[in-house]
Order: sequence, then C-alpha cells, then structure tokens
Amino acid sequence: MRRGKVELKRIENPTNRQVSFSKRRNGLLKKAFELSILCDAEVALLIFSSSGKVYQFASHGMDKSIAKYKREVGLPDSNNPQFRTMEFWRSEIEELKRSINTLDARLKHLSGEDILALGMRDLKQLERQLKIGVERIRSRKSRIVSDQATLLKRRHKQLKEENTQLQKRVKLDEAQESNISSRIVGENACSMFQQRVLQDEDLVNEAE
Amino acid sequence: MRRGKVELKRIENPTNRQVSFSKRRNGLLKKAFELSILCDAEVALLIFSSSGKVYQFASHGMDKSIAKYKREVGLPDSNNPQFRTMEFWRSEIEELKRSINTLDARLKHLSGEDILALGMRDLKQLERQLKIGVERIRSRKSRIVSDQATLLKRRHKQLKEENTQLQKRVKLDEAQESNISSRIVGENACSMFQQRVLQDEDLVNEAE
DNA sequence: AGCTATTCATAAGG
DNA sequence: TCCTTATGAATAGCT
Repeated sequence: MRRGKVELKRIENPTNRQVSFSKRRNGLLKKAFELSILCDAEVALLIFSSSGKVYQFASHGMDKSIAKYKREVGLPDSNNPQFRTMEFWRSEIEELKRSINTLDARLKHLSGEDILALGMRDLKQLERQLKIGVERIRSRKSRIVSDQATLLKRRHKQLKEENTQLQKRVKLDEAQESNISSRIVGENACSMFQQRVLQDEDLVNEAE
Repeated sequence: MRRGKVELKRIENPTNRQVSFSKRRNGLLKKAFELSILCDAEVALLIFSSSGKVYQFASHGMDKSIAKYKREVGLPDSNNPQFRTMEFWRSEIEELKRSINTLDARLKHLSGEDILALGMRDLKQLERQLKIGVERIRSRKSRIVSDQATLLKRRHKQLKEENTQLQKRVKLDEAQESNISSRIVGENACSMFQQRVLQDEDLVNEAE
C-alpha cells in the first residue's frame, strides 16, 4: 500500500525497479493505446528496458510514424547520414555512367562507327591511333612467331642430337648382339621422340 | 464527474475529444517521463494530433531512440525498403564498374596496349577490327574531300557564269558611256566575287 | 502473480 | 483554458 507520493528519482532497489518497470510499462502502453482510440490520434511509443528489451506501440505503424516525424521535425536536417549517403550514391552512379558513355563513344570511334559528326582533324588523329594499334599488334604477332621459331630451332637441334645418340646406341647394341634390357631402353627413347614431334606440330599450327 | 468507466471508442463530440486529447496527452507524456526516471528506461513517445501538431518525449533523444529501434527491430527485416535500396545501389555500382573494366580493356586492346596476355587468335581478330576501323575512317575522309570538291566545282561554275555576266555588263556599260548608277552596281558585283574566292580557299585548306 | 490501500488521472461541469 | 469534483484507474508495497 502506497505511503506518500512516489519520489521522482531512480528506484535504487533493482527488484522494485524491475517490478515498477513492468507495471508502469504496461500502464503506459495501455494509455497510449487509449489515447490513439479515444482521441483519434497517431501515437508511437518506444520503451527500451535497461536490460535491452524493446517494447513498442504504434497506432499507425512504427515506421510510418517515424517517417512522419522525420518529415515534420527532421526535415531541416539535410546533413543526416541517410541523405548524404543517398546523394553520394547518386553522384557516384552519375559519374560511372558518364565514364561509360565516354569510353563507349571512344570505342565506337576506334571501330569506325558514329564518326559522321567528327571533323577532319579528329578523323586524322583517329586514323593515326589505329595505325599505331595495328603496328603494335603486328609487332606482338611477329614477336610470338619469332619466339616460337626460336623454340622450334632449339628443339630441332635437341632432336638431332638425340637422334645421333640413339643411332650410335643402336649401332652399339647391334654390334654387341642386343639383349632384353637394351631393347626396353630403346623403346622408351623412341616414344619420347614421337611426343616431342607432336608438340612441335601444335606450335606450328597455332603460329599461323 | 465520471459516471461509469469510459468506453473504448472514438469520442464523437469534437470538443470533448479535443479536451480529452489535451489531458490524456499530458498524462501520457508525464507517465513516459516518470517511467524513464523511476525505472531507468529509455522511452521515446511521439503523438500526432489529428490536426497535425506533433508532441514528443524522448528520454535519450528522439533520433537516438529511433536509430536504436532501427538497429534492433529493423535489422532482421532484410526486405525493408532501406536494405533493398542499399543492395540495389551496391549491385548497380558493381555492374557499372564491371562495364567500365570491360570497355577499358577493349579500348586498350584496340590501342595495342595490354596485349601481352592475348593469344594469336585474339590478336588476329583485333587487327582485323582495327583495319575495318581504319578503312571506315579513310572512307569517311575521302567522302568529305569529295563532297568538298563537288562543292568547289559547283562554286567554280557559278563564279565563271557570274564572271561572264559581269563582263557582258561591263562591255554594255562602256558602250553606253557609263553613268553613276552603273558604276555602283559594278563595285558591288566585284566585292561579291572576292568574298566567294576567300571562302573557297578556306574549304581547300580544311580538306588537306 | 494477486491484493489492497492510496494516490493519480481525468470526464464532466462551471 | 483553468478550476473543481467525483470517480475510475494505476500502482507501490506487501504477500
């Protein structure tokens, strides 16, 4: 039974505080609800307990009421993070789209498309640029071809040397009247030779 | 003096409703305040009157409480508009960046840059494309030159005709013993002739 | 959680 | 809008 009016300060006893919280919270939620019904008002109530739990009442939806609050009270705050972030993204996307348009136009020009609006000066520069590109690509192509030719020559030389060695060995074997172990060595060497030749054919085909 | 408990429905009498709103609003705000003090809770209360006025109480700041609500309640709702919008923008930007990278790579290749990783097949296609571009640009250039040549020829013809007419007129004037009015016509015709010649010289220069 | 004494809130009326 | 008043509602402290 209540003795005297309650003092307006934090209830120090944790148990009493928790009990009071529970009762007053329900009372507040009930009164918020009643106000919204009886007086046809939009009421939004958020209660966070000190232990972190959330209790809420919102007659017209919490998000709707928050949006309304932001609109009516938070409007002059144009440097709120949401607004800034949105502006940032908008400008970011604008910039990216501009980049794409520039790149796309340049690409078309280099392909000889959409060049009707270009003047003689631009056309000449474009042609110069294309010739440089062609030259670089030709140079790269011949570099690849010449590298592969070098490789072929080296392999050819290796093959010839192997061949010489093998012929020597065959002669040696024949002279010594061949036995089983030497025949096996000879077969292995022969399959290695065939493998190399196949690789070289691939290289030649690709370089065409 | 209250007779019987209040019925939980909208108060139809507008005056009574307004008075009740005023009283209950204050009561609710007071109780919200008491709850926050007595029980050490975070309380945020928004009341919108039907006439549009906003009343609020927030023990820890309205924006702070709203942010806390969004964090704790709005987060698991992954299909809320904010989250969707953010995801949409992120993917939009990703896609744009990918487009830019593709265009940039293609542009470099067409300029003969960054082609070390390309194979013989790609290089050949690139060269073919560049040659097409060069051909289109050359074609456009010669079209411009030939158009201008046509224009020059037509003007040349016009000039010759004008010349003939002028010579005839001069002869006629001389034969009639020239007067003041015929001299003025002769001077105008002469300046027109000089102007045309200057324009044609510009055309020839630009076409080089 | 339920009870109860007590204070509080507030509808109606002026 | 404020005051008054009667009365229902809320709730602190206890069990």
